Amino acid sequence: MISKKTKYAINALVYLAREYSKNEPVQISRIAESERIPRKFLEAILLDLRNAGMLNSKKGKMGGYYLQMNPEEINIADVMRLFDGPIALLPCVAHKYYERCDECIDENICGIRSVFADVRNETVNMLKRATLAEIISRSDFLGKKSKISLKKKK
Amino acid sequence: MISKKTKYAINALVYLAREYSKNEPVQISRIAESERIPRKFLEAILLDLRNAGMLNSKKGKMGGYYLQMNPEEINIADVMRLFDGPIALLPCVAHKYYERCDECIDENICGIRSVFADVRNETVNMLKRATLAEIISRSDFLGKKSKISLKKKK
DNA sequence: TCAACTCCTATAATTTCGATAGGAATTATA
DNA sequence: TATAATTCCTATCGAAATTATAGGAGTTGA
Repeated sequence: MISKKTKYAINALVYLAREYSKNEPVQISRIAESERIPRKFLEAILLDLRNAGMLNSKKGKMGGYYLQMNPEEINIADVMRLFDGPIALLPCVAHKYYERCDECIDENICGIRSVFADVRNETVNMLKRATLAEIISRSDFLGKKSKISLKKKK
Repeated sequence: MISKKTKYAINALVYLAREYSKNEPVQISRIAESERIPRKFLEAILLDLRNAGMLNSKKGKMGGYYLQMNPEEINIADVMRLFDGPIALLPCVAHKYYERCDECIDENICGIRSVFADVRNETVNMLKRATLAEIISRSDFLGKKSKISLKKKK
C-alpha cells in the first residue's frame, strides 16, 4: 500500500495540474479543502514536492503553489519514490534503493528475486507512463462514460 | 515492500517444496538454520501457513512441517495476502480488502484509481503465476546459467 | 503597517513490525 | 512409562514508521 502522504501528494498534484493553464499560484488551504487533505499535513507534503523540483511556490500574500514541470513530465513513479522510497517489493530488486536481503545466500540464483524483479519492472513501467496528464485524461474519459450511462438509465 | 514475515514465509515454503518428494516432516529448527530465519519468528509464521491450509504438521518427536498442497498450487499472491493483506497499492482497488479512500469524491471517475487498478491487476496476475514450482524452476535455470558463465571465465 | 501567505522545527499519538519468552501439549522410542 | 524432542499457543516488548498537529518566524502585496 502507498502511504496517505503519497496519495495526498498525487491528489494535490492532479489538482494543480488542472489549474496549470491559469498560471497563478494556488493556496494550500484551497487545495486542502478541495481535496479533503488535513491542512498542516498538506503543508509539509507540498514543501517536499517543491524541494523535489515538481512544484514551485510564491511566498506572502497572494502566494501559493504551482507546477514547476509540465503535467506530462510528472509521473507517479517519481512521486511514490519521493515519499515511500522504493517501488520494488523486495530491497534486492530495487535500483536506486538496492539492498541485499539479509538471509539470502546467492542472489544470482534466487528464484524469488527473479519473480519480484519482473514485477518491479512491469510496475515501474506502468507508473512511469502514469503522468498527471495521463491521469486527467483518464478521469475525463471516465467522466464521459458515466454521463452516457446515466442517460441510458433515464 | 513486502514484510520480512512474508519473505521468510516464501523462503520456508520454497525450502519445503524442495523436500516435497521425500514425504516426511521437516523440523522448524532445520528450516530456520538453512534459511537463516529467527527460530521463534519462523515458528509463528509456519503456524499461520498451516492454519491457511498450505502446510500441515506432525507434532511430537520426529515431527515437523510439510506441504499440504502441490508446489504448483501455492503461489506468492496468496502468501502475500495472508501476511501483508492486500496486494493493491490503494485500498479502493483491492478486491478482498476493498475500502473507500476517505478523501475521494467520486470513485468511478477517479483517474488515479484507474491507474492503480491496472497496476493491481497486472501484479496479481504475475504473482499468481509465481508458484513454488515456478520459483524452483527459475532458480534451477539461473543455477545452470551461472555455472556456464563460470566455465567461460576459466 | 497589516493581513495573508509560505516556511520551518518540534513533538505527539497511534499503529505496525520484527522478534522473544515461557511453558503447555503431543509423540517416538528406549 | 519416563524422557527427550518436538509443535502449539499466548503474551509481551522495543523500535520504527505513520499520520498528523502546534506554534511561530519570515515574506509579500496592498
